[in-house]
Amino acid sequence: MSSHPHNTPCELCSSRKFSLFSDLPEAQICNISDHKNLISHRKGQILYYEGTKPLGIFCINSGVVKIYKTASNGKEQIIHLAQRGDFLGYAALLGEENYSNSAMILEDAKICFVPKEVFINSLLHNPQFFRRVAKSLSHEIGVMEGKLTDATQKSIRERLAYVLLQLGNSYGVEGGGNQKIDLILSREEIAGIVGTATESVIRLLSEFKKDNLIELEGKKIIIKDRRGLARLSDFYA
Amino acid sequence: MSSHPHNTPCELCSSRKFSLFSDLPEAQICNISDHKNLISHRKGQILYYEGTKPLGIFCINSGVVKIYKTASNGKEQIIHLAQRGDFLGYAALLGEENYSNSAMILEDAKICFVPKEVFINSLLHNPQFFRRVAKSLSHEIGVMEGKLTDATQKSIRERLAYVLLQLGNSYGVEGGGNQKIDLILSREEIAGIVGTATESVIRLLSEFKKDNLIELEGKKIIIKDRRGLARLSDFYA
DNA sequence: AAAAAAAGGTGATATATATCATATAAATAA
DNA sequence: TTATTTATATGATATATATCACCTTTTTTT
Repeated sequence: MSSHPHNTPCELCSSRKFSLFSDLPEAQICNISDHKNLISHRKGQILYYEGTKPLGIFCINSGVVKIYKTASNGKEQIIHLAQRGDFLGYAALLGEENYSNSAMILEDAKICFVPKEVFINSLLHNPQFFRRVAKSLSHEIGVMEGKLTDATQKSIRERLAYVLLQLGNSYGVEGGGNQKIDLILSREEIAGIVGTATESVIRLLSEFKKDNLIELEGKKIIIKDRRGLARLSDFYA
Repeated sequence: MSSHPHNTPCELCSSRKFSLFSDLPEAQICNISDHKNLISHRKGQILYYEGTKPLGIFCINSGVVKIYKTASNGKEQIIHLAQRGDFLGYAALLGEENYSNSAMILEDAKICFVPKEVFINSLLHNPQFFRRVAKSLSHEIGVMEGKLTDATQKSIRERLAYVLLQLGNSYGVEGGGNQKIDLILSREEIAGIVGTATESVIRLLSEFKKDNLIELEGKKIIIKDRRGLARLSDFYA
């Protein structure tokens, strides 16, 4: 019987079913569990910086992490928001490159760290797992292609509307026929997701509010008219 | 001894050393060679369309292929230009998704097709090869993150200057202290790479020419001042 | 609680670039 | 060759959005 010095063992981890570890055989889960390290992080903390060398992967147990790049003008482009079950840093690890982005905690998080060798060994000893990871990498490429195309071909208004819909999908809480985005983001961060200036986000949000598409409740945004936003976003699905 | 019905066997393929197949063991190379299919393609032909199902991977022996997405406004966003040694379609295959982009021949090409099962089997039977492929996928993600950040944070002028430098790196032929981009691209295609309107590319190229950064020789662009373009592109390296 | 800092908000303004129109040049077809 | 289509070029114009300035509100620090 293996010992599990670092809090909850992976075998019992509630976020595992959302992760790439979900259908790993028991033996390998235990092995990873033995070598992992669970750390609590507070909002604002940096998990890793762009340009530094990855020493393992992170697996999010709870909380939200923003993955971003700092452009030459100093602004942040947020690549995506990661949450429960998401892996971080495995692309850099597998790419044998330094981190291509930085990661900062957006909502207090518990995150496991799995050292490089342990992770790589699981891949090499379990082709099905490796394939699952490759599938995830591949999927990510398609997502990025879409983001690039949107960035060059859509207006800021369209992109903001679309970002709100996505945030609703990921962090939405239904209530009163509306959907509240249950995640605190500054206007600057929303601008970083959309890829625009903070003032533009503020102005457009006011406009959306005036047009009864959204409502502002403190820092949180409530989506009142999903179809309206979808129409605005030029996203028909 | 295995038979090689489809032209040059991979063992003797001159473009292999540039590809992910470069350090595959002899036995596996031969196996792939037995199942591959070499096809010649003319400029303008479509290799595959976005949204269709991948049945294998393509390996470019010669020629140039543009990989692009068609935006909702009908414009093409060119994701990248692929050339000798590049693999196409393996992300969709590994992602178990339909193609996220389309591929069109830009310069007459010879391209091998390797059926899905043959490719997947080589991966599963050779973890080192799998790792190499995963490395390539991972690298691609980092590249896309950079492109996204550039698209949202840099001006068209900066991006065009940078694209010209890149085209020079990939397709440049030195001569008379200058560098000729030896690839025929329409202004519309350059616009598709940069992510802008055709007229903007035409105007900016005229400007660059006036500023003695480039020269136009028929359809081809000659780079006269790399440092000048680098300065303009906000890319210091 | 007071002070300081950070975030949110709004107006004024500048400007890069998209769009539309039209002309010329080049490539392709008849 | 001539005709037709396509690509390149340039001007005029509109406009979305970045930038700057300033104010208010909220949050954090002391």
